[in-house]
Amino acid sequence: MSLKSKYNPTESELEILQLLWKNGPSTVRFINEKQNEVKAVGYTTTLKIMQIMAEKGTLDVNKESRQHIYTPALDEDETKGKLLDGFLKKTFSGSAMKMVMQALGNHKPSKEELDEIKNLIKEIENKSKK
Amino acid sequence: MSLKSKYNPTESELEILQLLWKNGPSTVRFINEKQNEVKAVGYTTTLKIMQIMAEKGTLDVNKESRQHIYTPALDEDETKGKLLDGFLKKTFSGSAMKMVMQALGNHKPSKEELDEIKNLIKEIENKSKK
DNA sequence: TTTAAAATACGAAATTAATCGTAGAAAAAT
DNA sequence: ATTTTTCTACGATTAATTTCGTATTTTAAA
Repeated sequence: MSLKSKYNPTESELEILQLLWKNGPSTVRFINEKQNEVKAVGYTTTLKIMQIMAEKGTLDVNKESRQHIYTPALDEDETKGKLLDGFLKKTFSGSAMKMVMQALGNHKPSKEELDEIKNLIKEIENKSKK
Repeated sequence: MSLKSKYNPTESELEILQLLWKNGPSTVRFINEKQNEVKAVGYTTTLKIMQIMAEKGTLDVNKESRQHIYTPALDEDETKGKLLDGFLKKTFSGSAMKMVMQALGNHKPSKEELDEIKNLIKEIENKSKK
């Protein structure tokens, strides 16, 4: 695992990645329609960005049929992890704890969510204890 | 508290805000020197950005003396909270839980940090129970 | 077969952010 | 008093991203 891997999906690249992770390999048309459920985005805009992402290697393209099918080339969890790290550095001086605090403080988690966290904590504790 | 307040400090604006929150009201010179402990940034670059921030209302300026003194106009916790929300939406579909999971999973918190979280959880539980 | 619809390719304009150079004013040093 | 240093003001440039128009190709419909 490289120490210096630079993932910088831009804002709209991330938007597209999210849709692909959620819906699986898709055409430009499909992604563009999804985007337009939220806000107006021209078809060629979506196309262009997806092409750029393919150039960068962020997406894989299958060009067998005319409607090219795009697949995210990046692992979802790994990518989100790196984005989180970056955000953490910029905003919380790298302290995950500070951020978790802020998140929990802000967000008033439900009982179920709290339980979920507690379970996770137990898991982590057990793992390190073993 | 408005529902639609738009905070978008850019990358370098956030960098400056962080320094101001940490060090208190400061001159451009001071902030620029702090930045240069980490990377080369021209003085006028820092100046320009801080002036823009002042225009936007992100910073307050005291111009009484020649060396203007800049103060963050935004509350640190509130701003970080909003940034977190934005990041959450973009990256974790708004789910604080997913993100906390990712953070805890990634980051392997120390025993002390875990305790800290557990305390916070207790606090939250008590608060909502009463 | 001709026309219409739906794709991609490509380039260029529009936006936004970041960087810096230069000028001029004010203060400090000599 | 003169020079040098230290500021701010301001504009211009660069760079990255986003957006979209137009041309061309391919497929589908009439």
